[in-house]
Amino acid sequence: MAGSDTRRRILDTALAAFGRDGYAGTSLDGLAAELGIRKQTILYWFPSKLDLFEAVVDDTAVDLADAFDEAAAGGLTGLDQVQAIVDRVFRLAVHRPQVLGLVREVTRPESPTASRLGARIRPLYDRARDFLMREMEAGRIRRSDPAMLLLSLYSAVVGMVTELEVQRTVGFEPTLRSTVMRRRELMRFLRAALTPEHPTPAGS
Amino acid sequence: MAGSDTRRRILDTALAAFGRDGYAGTSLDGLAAELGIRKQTILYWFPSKLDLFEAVVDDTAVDLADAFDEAAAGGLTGLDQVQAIVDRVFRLAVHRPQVLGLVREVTRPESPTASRLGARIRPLYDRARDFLMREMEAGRIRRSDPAMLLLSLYSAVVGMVTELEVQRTVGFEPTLRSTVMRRRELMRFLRAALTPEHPTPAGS
DNA sequence: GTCCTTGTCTACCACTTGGTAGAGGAAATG
DNA sequence: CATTTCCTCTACCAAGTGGTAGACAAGGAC
Repeated sequence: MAGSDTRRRILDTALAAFGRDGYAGTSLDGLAAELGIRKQTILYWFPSKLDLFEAVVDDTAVDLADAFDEAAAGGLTGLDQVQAIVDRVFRLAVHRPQVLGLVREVTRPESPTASRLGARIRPLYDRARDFLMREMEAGRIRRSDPAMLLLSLYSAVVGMVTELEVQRTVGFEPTLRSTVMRRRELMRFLRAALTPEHPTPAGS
Repeated sequence: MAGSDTRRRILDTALAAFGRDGYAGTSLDGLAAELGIRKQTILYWFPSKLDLFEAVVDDTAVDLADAFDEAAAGGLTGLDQVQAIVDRVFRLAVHRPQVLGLVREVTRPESPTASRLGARIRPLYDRARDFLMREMEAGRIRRSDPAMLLLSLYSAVVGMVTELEVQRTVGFEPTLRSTVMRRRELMRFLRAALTPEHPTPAGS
């Protein structure tokens, strides 16, 4: 069972590579070199490049689901719950930026498995939508189309976190401090957008 | 000067291909086949694949700058100006979705020319930042860090427009009507986030 | 006419790609 | 001991990659 560790190492390194260089930009030879093994060892564990990619996607979907579960476990409501999730995603982005790189790659229309992560994430999406509808009903979040709102949130958060390079080209050197500021600014933005017209005072 | 038309055709088709499949995922042979010519004709007009890519990026940067110029020419202020720009970007996205595909590709950290479009767009960025600061000063937009705010706006708009596939995997079939709704929802989101605390009533 | 420029082509090259076939070592199993 | 299972390897392959060299045709200049 020593080889099972090899499998794990391949998955981790592949996640980073796919997230960084995309599916087409990643070669099995390069990946193997990075791992200090031969390409054929990769093909022993995963019968083809596509199989490897799908395994990485599935693996990542589980991580994402766990992160959301964790953030949702507190039983918070309204903006506090939103804040908790944003915090969690930011933490994930700081500790394992490859994950969001993969999300970015996999949501490309021409991604080899565009629908795969989508299907995996569908339950999360439904839960989030139900949550938003409930909170709107309760008057804790500004009323609007929950599906659209969710897309706005997704875009704002993932966009904000993923497009670090835009920040860099524009002259920001992303430090830890600037990352914290970013999160704070994003939350201000979200709070302003989500606070209902007749505000129910929420924590903080 | 008949061949100059070939150059144009190559640029257009390459824009679509790079935006759709990424740099690594696009092959000169495939591109040539799509155009009904030989790869060597492409290499006659652009000495290498990278040169072609950079030409496409430069070309696109000009289009983007024009679009923003056009939206800014009306001399509007506050949220009306923001709305005008969002409208313009959406129009661009509907008519030439490849452009945003390329933006997405080029803002990837490992893009072969990550800094190139950045440099081209820098002036636009500076102008936008000045605009926001002016409007905050005048009390027509909620006060916050303009650089951060701009990133939020960029993320929300481009994210919203580009990640059509997310919409699709989530069960939305993007029709013309849903696109209009999307824009309207995004504007509601932005208005809510940008309206100052002591609102100065703006048009519409 | 000849010459030169422009543009597209055929032919080819070295290298990389994902993938197959199968040798062989190590360790558990009988 | 022999056998089988698990794992990583060497050797190889057909197809595709970006790129070079140069033939060739069309047209304008002289």
